[in-house]
Amino acid sequence: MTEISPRKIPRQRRSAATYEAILEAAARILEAGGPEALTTNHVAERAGVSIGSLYQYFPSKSAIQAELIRRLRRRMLEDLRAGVAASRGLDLAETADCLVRASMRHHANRPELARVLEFLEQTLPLDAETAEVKAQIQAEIVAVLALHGVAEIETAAFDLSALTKGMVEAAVQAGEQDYEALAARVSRAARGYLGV
Amino acid sequence: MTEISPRKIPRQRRSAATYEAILEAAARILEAGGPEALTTNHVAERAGVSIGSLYQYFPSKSAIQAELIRRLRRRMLEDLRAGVAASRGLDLAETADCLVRASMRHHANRPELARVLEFLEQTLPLDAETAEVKAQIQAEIVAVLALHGVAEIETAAFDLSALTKGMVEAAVQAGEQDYEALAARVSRAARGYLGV
DNA sequence: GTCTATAGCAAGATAGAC
DNA sequence: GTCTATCTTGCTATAGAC
Repeated sequence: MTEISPRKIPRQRRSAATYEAILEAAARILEAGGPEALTTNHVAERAGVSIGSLYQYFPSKSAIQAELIRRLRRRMLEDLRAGVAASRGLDLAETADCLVRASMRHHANRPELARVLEFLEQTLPLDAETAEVKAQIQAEIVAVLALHGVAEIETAAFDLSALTKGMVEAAVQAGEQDYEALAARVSRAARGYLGV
Repeated sequence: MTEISPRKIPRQRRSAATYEAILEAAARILEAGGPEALTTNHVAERAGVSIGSLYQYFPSKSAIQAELIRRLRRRMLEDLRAGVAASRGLDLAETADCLVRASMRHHANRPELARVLEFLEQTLPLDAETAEVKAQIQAEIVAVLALHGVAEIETAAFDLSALTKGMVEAAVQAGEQDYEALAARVSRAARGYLGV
């Protein structure tokens, strides 16, 4: 809470392993115990480094959280772009299916981590890069919907994201294993929303 | 983290005001600053009582959170039952609309508080009463869907709750004001899911 | 550049006066 | 039954040896 959230410096590649170890330890702690369990001492211990070393890589606890959020968002944008690419030439119903599956990949991979980070994102003041990536995510969906003449594109893009996130998060958390069936159900809702 | 989560004793009605003041203070702190801002000292101060008094009513910080969650769930069940009652005699499409609107009432009233409490609920070990109320909520939806011959009722009830929660939470948080329009969009997705 | 040791502080919770 | 004062713990972050 004392320092600015962005990470200090990218650092030379030699210590990349330590840097990654810290982030991975933080991720696992968040998954297991939520935000309250995330303490710098605990992270350092799990990462196998001393608390002093941790503070050489990250100026504050928030900086660790911010970097995890940044990576989450970047991955989400990548997944989405892959889905958009796969939808080229398809009709709206099939396109919705592609978008749903792309978004599902994001929420189904480490779902608890995604859930906690998305919650933290609301509390933390999100930095410029994360905001930019989030805007690109929205823009990507808008662009695809525009190709099919969808009305109220901005709202539709927003709603479809929210709908997918809500359903997938809940299902995965409840232990749902059959992603194919889940994707089909989400798509049904999405296509219903779009009226196709 | 030291004591069991359920509240100590209901207490005599004379001190009900203090009891309520503590809960309301905690609710406001959660709304404004999230779980990290919720400290017992802060709650006592905002409630206008001393820290000693607070611990006479609640054995631990978790007990306060647990009581807020219990109330949230009870309210949700009430709202839902009202919606179910309103749907008597209607067809499935109109029934879905009633359910969506009932659920919206829940997520649109103090949305930030609901969001934070639902997040906390996953971390906290939920007590027997809350689990029971959650089961009743699910059962209530299942019963209504059964009347209309919906397939995979359990899954459908679960998905419809998740879909509504996801869309309403996201929209309200983004500043959406027009609840009528929002309800219409959510209903469109819900009816699409149900195939009507 | 990594460590140990610790400063400095705020948290949850309790004791005991009134 | 409510308060003030305080105990204990565990947190973030830094200093300084190696």
